[in-house]
Amino acid sequence: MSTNARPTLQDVADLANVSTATVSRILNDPDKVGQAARDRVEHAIATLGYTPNFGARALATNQTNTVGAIIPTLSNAMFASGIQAFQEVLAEAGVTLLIATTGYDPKIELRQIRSLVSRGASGLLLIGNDRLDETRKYLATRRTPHVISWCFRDGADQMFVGFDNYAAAYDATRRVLAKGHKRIGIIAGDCTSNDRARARRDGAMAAVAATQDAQVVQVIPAPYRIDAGRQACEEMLRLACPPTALICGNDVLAAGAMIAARNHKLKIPDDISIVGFDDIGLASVVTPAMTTVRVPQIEMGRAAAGLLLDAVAGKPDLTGVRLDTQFIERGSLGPPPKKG
Amino acid sequence: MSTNARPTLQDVADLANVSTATVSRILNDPDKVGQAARDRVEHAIATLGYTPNFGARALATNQTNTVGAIIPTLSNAMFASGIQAFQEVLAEAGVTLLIATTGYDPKIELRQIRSLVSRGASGLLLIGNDRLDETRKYLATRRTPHVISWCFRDGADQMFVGFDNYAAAYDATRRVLAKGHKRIGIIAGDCTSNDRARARRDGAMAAVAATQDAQVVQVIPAPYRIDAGRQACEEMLRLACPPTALICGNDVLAAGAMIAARNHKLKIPDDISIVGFDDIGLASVVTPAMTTVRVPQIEMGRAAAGLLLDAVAGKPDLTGVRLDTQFIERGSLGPPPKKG
DNA sequence: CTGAAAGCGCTTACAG
DNA sequence: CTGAAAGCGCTTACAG
Repeated sequence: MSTNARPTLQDVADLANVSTATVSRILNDPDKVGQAARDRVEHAIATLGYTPNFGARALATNQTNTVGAIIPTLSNAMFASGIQAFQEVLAEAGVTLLIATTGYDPKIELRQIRSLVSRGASGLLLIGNDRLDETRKYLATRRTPHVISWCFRDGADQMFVGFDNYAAAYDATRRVLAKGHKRIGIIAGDCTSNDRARARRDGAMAAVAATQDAQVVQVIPAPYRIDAGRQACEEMLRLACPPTALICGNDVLAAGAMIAARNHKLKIPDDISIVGFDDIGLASVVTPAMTTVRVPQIEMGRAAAGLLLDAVAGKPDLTGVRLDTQFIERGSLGPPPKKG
Repeated sequence: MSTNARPTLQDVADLANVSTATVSRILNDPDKVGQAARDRVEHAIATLGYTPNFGARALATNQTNTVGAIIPTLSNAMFASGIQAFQEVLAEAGVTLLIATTGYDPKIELRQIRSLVSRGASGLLLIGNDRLDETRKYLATRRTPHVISWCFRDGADQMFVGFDNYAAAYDATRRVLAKGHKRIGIIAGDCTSNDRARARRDGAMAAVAATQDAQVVQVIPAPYRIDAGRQACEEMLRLACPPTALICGNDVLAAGAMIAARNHKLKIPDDISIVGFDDIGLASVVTPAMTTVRVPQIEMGRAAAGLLLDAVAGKPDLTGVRLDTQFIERGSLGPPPKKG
């Protein structure tokens, strides 16, 4: 009769007829122990299906070798490859990654931060710079090393590894304007608690405002879902004088817009141009392929991991890393239709 | 000068001039404590940025309230909404979800299982039924409750919450054949350590084999990446007598195939039909929209969570849950071209 | 090479 | 309502 409780070091020690100290040594530094004992212990471990209790070990050693990443969502590929790269660098350093999501809710972000810290995260990857004051205070008083990614700010007392959403959107919009578009529609992301979405929207608006003759016909905020993009586009198309180009907060929104345009028998880009942001896999699969802004996800993930590892090791680098985005022109962008 | 170490219960107690027992009570059952002490303690917690040590608490209470999910990848939306639903049900029950990925590698799966168990997971969600004997043995000897999802098997001594990949692929292929296709190409997923991919491939092959006159022109395995799908399709199109319909292991592969077909100036579905599997967001965004098999991700996630929670609570339900898939016919499927 | 024992941060009967 | 103390599963000087 075996009990239902998880086997402990003590169980292993009993079965192998050694002390817990010996079992522990075998787990952590096998060479310190004689061959005979080692064999018995390894056998005992296998027959019991023993796995060390991480919490107990962390308690005894005062080290966890884990960091956390807290991201808005797993639902689109917006963060997947960045997190993947982040994780790979950590793994090389023997550090485990814990992932949690917020659903873009700052309150949940704080809860998740607490949860990961409580589980031993000695450093955190956070997305964007919009968060509760309470969260900032918490991070500050605990001095929890954290790097903020997917955005960038200069000279702050924070570590940023990201890119300039505003500048990227500004640049993309200028290129759209350079094609001759005069009436621009903006399908922004949901800007509540989302500085990246806001910066993209504002960058696009500023680029239009900087021209003599072009104008923003309408700005519609929409959550990052295909269907929301489709609806927003339909709303645009109902206007008496609809835009000839749509700047979208991300590729998912742009993909939705493309569906709506197609439903309205509009040819892309002959009748309407559509531009996304992120360059996730979807962007090159749609027809025509989507013009978008490539976000340096992998470089961000790698750089963030490096910085965070340093910070956890006590050598914080407050300079941060600013990466470049790249405008990717594909078939969904063209000049405006001749007869406006 | 504050130390760099994390604040502990003791620190809070000292600052508030109470015992650790009182602080602990305030954390877990505030009503048991007087108002005055409570105020002081809450203030101390805030000024120290105290967060309980999960491991220490788990050690003392012998309960973790956490389960783990170990999935192949976060990189496409294949699992995202299922896991999301899974998490939501857990959250309602006050249970935390830990997520880890395997990259489709059974060795990594075992490592991740160990890692999550060591971190307190008292139950696990696993994907598919292909795993190391060592993993099965480990799970069995520890009696770790686990539900296996994204596939289904009857009458096993395991808990399955999933669907029949073979039957779904068989059915989808029959519908393709019913359009009159005689030459079928199969772009399968990578079947190494992937029973779902294998079942889908085999189901498709069996459906063709059950006919008098249709045949499988070629079967090409490819990892679940757009580019791999594109390449596989190109290989198909180089055949002297290429298939008129492509059955793909998932939507990502099918999306890649659509790109290749388009590059070859083939009209979909007039020149070639393409069918995917999963019905992720991508499927309805491509042009033409993709015919595919809808996987009941959300129901799976919810049902799996329910079963797992029961099992962890000591009432395992070995009957399992078999869910239905749904064939979604969209524009990418049509009859074969007249002149074969 | 091996073991006895203290201590990591928490919770919880047990007293008062 | 509150505290002293034992104990959860580990690791690691310290002895031998």
